[in-house]
Amino acid sequence: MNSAKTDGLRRQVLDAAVAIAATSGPDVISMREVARLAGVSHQAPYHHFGDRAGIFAAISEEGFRLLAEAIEASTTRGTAAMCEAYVHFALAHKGHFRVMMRNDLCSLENYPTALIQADRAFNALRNEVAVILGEDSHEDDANAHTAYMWSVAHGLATLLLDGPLLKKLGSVADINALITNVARKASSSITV
Amino acid sequence: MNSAKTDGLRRQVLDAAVAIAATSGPDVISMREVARLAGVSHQAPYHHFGDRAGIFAAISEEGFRLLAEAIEASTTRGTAAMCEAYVHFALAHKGHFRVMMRNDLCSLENYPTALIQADRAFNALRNEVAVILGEDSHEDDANAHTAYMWSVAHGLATLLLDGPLLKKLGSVADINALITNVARKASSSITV
DNA sequence: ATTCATACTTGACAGTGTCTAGTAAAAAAA
DNA sequence: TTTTTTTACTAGACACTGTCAAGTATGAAT
Repeated sequence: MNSAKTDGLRRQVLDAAVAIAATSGPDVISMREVARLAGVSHQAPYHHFGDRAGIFAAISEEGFRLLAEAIEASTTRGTAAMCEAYVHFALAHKGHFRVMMRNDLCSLENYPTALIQADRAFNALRNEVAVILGEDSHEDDANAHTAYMWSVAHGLATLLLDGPLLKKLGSVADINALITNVARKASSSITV
Repeated sequence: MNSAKTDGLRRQVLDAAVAIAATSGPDVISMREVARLAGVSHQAPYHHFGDRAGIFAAISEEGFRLLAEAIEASTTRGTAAMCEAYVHFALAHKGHFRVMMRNDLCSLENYPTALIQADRAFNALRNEVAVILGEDSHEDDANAHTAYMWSVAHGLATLLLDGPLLKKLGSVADINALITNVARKASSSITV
């Protein structure tokens, strides 16, 4: 009847956790609740994830892999497209994004495979900035541009996702237009 | 011996909570722990804050008031200074900032006095952007510029506070220089 | 003098993460 | 083929949490 045994329990628990994170936030994810949703005992998830932080690490790993893929796929279209890709990823994967960016939920340093994906995403972003800047740019300058680009994308993503931006701005007819607009501003400040 | 009775318990609990948020994050703030730190029974804080969300609301109100003051004080020196003020506030008030920006900890809509301070901070930011843009700017354009400015400041603040930015960049000799650099980029992209 | 609000304390309950100790079945080793 | 080990769970317990309910002492208001 229950698919816990045919379809891997690990996947089932992960999906339930991501769904909860997307609707109510990561903090209300409960070991016992995801076990209940999967129709297993309250200790079953421990076999696959070790502890609660293990679930967050698994979500982070998956999220960073998806983010890295999104960024890598965007780089042929320039930094503005990359910035847009970052924000659109956050909106399309609320559950993952909210968990990934919360270092207090699980310290990524303890999860090497997750760290690899996080590095992959970051490197994709930094490389693209470096390519636009050209080879003769100084490291300090490249760092500042990378921090700048990341800040814009990350700031807009978090403000749209959990912040009061839209409520405060009041009249935003088209969110995608706003994202494109902000991304272009960020990009122009680099290419110039 | 204990100062719980001479010095208001409310203030004492608030300070303890902010300190915990600054060192370990808001999620590990516990009603019973702050009561313990203040040397009172586990129910004493409930008298002053109603419930756990009430503590977060009080911290948010205080934090947004401080942020509004910081932004207002910076506006005489332009948008770059405002952006810097935002980031420096976050770094100087880690505990407050982490709580303020977590809408899931307490819905500000339920706490009118906190909402007033949040609006104050936002309006200060938007007004400054509007002043720089001039009176003849369209609302859509002003919205985009406001979102842009806020995104840069907020993104850099959160990445510095809880994100892996510094670790990934590797060699950042002077954080303040990086902040100034990013703020100037953001500002130049508006004034031009 | 009595009422009432303030600022607490004590006790209880359900829910949580997680440690320990099982169990049933499949895979590996002998 | 029998034995051992590993996998994938279940069951029970413990300490801890937020919060409801009920009690108490103290000061102000009537």
